[in-house]
Amino acid sequence: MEMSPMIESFVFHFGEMGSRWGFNRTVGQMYALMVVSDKPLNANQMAQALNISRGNVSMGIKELHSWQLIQQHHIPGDRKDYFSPKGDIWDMANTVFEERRKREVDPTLSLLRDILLDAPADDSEAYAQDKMREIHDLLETGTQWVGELQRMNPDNLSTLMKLGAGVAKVMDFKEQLLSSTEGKSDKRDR
Amino acid sequence: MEMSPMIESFVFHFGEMGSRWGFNRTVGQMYALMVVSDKPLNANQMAQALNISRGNVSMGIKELHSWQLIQQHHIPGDRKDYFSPKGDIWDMANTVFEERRKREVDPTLSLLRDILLDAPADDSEAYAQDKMREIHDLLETGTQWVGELQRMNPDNLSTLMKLGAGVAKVMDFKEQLLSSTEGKSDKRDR
DNA sequence: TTTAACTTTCAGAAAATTCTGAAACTTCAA
DNA sequence: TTGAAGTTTCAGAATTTTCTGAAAGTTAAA
Repeated sequence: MEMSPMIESFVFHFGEMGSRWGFNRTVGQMYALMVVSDKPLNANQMAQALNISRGNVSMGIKELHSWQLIQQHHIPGDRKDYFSPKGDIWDMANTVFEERRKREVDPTLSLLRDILLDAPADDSEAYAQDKMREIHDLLETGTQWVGELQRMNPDNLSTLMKLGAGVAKVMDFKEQLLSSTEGKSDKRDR
Repeated sequence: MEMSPMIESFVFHFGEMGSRWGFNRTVGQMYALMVVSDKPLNANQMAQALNISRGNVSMGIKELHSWQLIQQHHIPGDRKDYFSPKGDIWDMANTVFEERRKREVDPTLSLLRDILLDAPADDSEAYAQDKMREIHDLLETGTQWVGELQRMNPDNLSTLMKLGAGVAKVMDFKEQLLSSTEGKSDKRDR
């Protein structure tokens, strides 16, 4: 099994980029290859196409499994395991965000929360805590928001995306109708 | 200049996480240190606090400059350069997103666009192109949207965030009032 | 059971990244 | 100009990450 130049350029590029997204080059290549393959692939095919060792492929599969990005198939009469991406591209994006949040943001939030429980020993610690609180609040608001977007049904999300900055207009609109039921707008302090 | 345990744990953690955000451990530590310092720091102070070489600090400063994350100060009567984070935490988040987009998403979009110009040679290339088109469209919509959010004024953005999933309700609300002026909703195909 | 087909593991090799520190460079006050 | 105070550069050392391939492990048909 060998890749056409078109597929090759995609796979290699994805390998480089993939490393930025939390997995290494070969794992990125493996995933890219599965995405553009119209049928599930077995480990040997991947090793051959990407010119990497069989052992490396095995590690990569394990990693992609832990990211919940792939799916295993059993083809009757064939003892090899076949793999394909799980879900569609949208699901992939969701999964990657989700996993990254678990690995990167959650531990940071937890550390910040712990630190913020301690009373500051002096002015410089008080200053530091203020900054940490800002970061904490930003991360918390951000993750909550992303979580809500992810839980939103795809239709509404799509509308929202297409709406883009127009969302501001809708909100103004709402505010006009419902104005003066709430306190004055709370500005972000800068 | 030495760090209190509180600041140290923040700085070290940020160093580990920072490496996920596109810069290496020491660069992350340097930035974290500047964020929690109530006054600008010079290169020697950073080298001492973080216990790294002076040369390494110089590289780090260069890197943070290229990310537009820091600001240089000249203190009269002192020939050293002093550094502090540029803007507030919110600006930092914006800058990091922006820079990452430039470095990661833009090149991918450009590659995908190029590939999609070529006619597929066979069925399997046609399948691959379909998938690439999906990825292309997702990235494009996503970046456009993020761009618009970034261009939105902070007040509205804050309202939008606080609104969270409630945004769906506002949209429904709008739709009820303005319904039947546009075509039927376009679902995401899955 | 046996055994052939296949998968996983992991120690060490290879590669990539990061870091150090000495030397080169820059700047400015005297 | 000179030289002291500072900064940057970069070759090679140190460290970290990734990859290989042989050996151990698993599975299922016969």
